[in-house]
Amino acid sequence: MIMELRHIRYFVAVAEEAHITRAAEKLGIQQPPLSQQIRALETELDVQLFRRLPRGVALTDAGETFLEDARQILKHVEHATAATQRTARGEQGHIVVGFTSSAPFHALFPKVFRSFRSATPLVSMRLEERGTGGLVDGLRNETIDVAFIRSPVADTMGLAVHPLVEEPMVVALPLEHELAEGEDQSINLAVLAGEPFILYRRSVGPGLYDGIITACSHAGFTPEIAQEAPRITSTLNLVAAGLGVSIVPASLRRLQVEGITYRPLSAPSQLTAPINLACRRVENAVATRRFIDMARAAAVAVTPGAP
Amino acid sequence: MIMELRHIRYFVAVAEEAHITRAAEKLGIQQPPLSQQIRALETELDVQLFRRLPRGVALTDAGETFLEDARQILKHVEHATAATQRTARGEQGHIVVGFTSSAPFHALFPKVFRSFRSATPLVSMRLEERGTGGLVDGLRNETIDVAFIRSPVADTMGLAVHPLVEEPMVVALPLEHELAEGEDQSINLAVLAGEPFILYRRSVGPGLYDGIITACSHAGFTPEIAQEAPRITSTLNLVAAGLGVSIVPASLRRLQVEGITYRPLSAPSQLTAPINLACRRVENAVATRRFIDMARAAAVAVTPGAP
DNA sequence: TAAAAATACTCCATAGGTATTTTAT
DNA sequence: ATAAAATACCTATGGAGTATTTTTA
Repeated sequence: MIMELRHIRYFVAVAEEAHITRAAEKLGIQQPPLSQQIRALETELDVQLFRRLPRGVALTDAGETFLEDARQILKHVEHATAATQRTARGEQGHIVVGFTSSAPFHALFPKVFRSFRSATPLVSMRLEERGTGGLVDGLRNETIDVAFIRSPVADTMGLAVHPLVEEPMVVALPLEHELAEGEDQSINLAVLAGEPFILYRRSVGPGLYDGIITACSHAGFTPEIAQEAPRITSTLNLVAAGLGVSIVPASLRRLQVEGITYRPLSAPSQLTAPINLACRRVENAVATRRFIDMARAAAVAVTPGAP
Repeated sequence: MIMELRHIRYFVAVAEEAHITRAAEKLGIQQPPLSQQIRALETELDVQLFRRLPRGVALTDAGETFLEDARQILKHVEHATAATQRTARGEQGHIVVGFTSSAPFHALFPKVFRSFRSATPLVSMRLEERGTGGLVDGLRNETIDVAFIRSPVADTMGLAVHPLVEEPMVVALPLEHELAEGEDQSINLAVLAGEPFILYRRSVGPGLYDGIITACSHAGFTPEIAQEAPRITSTLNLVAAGLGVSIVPASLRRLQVEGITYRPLSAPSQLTAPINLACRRVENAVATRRFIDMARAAAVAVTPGAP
């Protein structure tokens, strides 16, 4: 014979009743088969678990030992069942969220995390900041589950990209710059021709970079790149230091860098920056799929003029 | 269906092979029944555990969760089996050893514990010092498993008493006592007639007490009890203080109390004190039975002139 | 398309039921 | 003497085997 959970369940019932007939009743079977199963268990273990008394049975010392473990095993089986079902429903698990350094300034970002955390408190999250290339690699080799990126499309095979929000880009100027006067009044991109540009390094954020270059060329000039900053925040610091101007997503204004003024771009050169959510095209983890759904829902909620 | 260990064992095998056919081979069954059991488990849990691929199967996220628990459950079953068998063999468990305050001075005492500890390191022991009445009660209500006592027989129903060793009793005299001269030379009990006696209180040690009274009456006198001490050690302290003489088991000399001299008793009044091991007549715990056996063996080994 | 899983069906081992005997105090 | 467990025997559920079809990327 080989031990089954049935033996353990039956054993616990008999131990609790100290009476095979009563235990059988409780289990919804007859006394003889229960006696047999208990005996089979004793034979399998090669241990006497009960002493047979004229009015029932009593656990032996070894039976007492087995009872402790038996109860735990049944509890463990229940736990395993519940945990597995929670995981299947996406209520439990772990999710690694990647993002480019410019993403977390957007109001969408905390919104998504807050709603996901409160909806699925048993899913632990890890945040990982990387360049676009690193994020794509992470998604591919399963070290990252979803990534907030600014590249318009992740052309890369096997990955899917969901557009979340689109925000205007604004010109960032040092306070002492001649264009700094008239804050918040829109200016035409063309007036920046000849200005030294500070840009977020292309290798870590090709989406933003290429968008700016393209828009400039549409406006009739090729920007003079004075400096490439390794992180979006350094870009603003360099602008504040007076080393040049930059064009950044409007949400970066949250950073509140001293010595900077922002001006929107006027109509003809409506430069915008997207925030997209990249993930694997085939995603098995329900928790991850739920995260994506909730991020898209939050994006709709955050978009002005959506139904 | 109801979950059985079979499902868990099969599941782990399939998860490890990532291949139902190979897992079936490893389990010594055919592929179709294994497929069926896995499907039955998935139905029971209402969770898909594997994704079916053209070359085998792959765990889903939920399957991954279940695998962790499944392995632990199987480990737990193995552990329960082993622990139960160890308990049945008396290799594991707990034992409460009671003793009267005069017992632990005998060489037998540490000998028993040392040999039992090294023979059954997984059996934990607790020592409990009580008076004879407390020990008997403890044995009865199962708070004590075995007890070293000095009463010759535990007449009490349901208990068994195994004689272990018998040791001579010696007269304890204050150094300034007139009989203190001639240490280690035997004296006749009769010479103590009229001396004030310090005795270990009868209620906590009736065996010793009654033995002394009886011996004195055989020697032709009734001892004058100057004081009853609550513990055997206090008896010696009172003797050292010069409040009287006493008769104690020879092993008490180990105590090395200042200001006391001991003299053996001469032949006609060979007063001895036993150390017995009391236990329940029906003892189910194998560990306890083993303790008793080892104590008896140690007693034989410690008895001079045994084969 | 090719390997592997799922289905359809059969068989038999054994869990469980019924009737009776044995055991333990 | 009596309640309860064990034994004997029967039934039938369902686990496992064989042959075949369906699924998946």
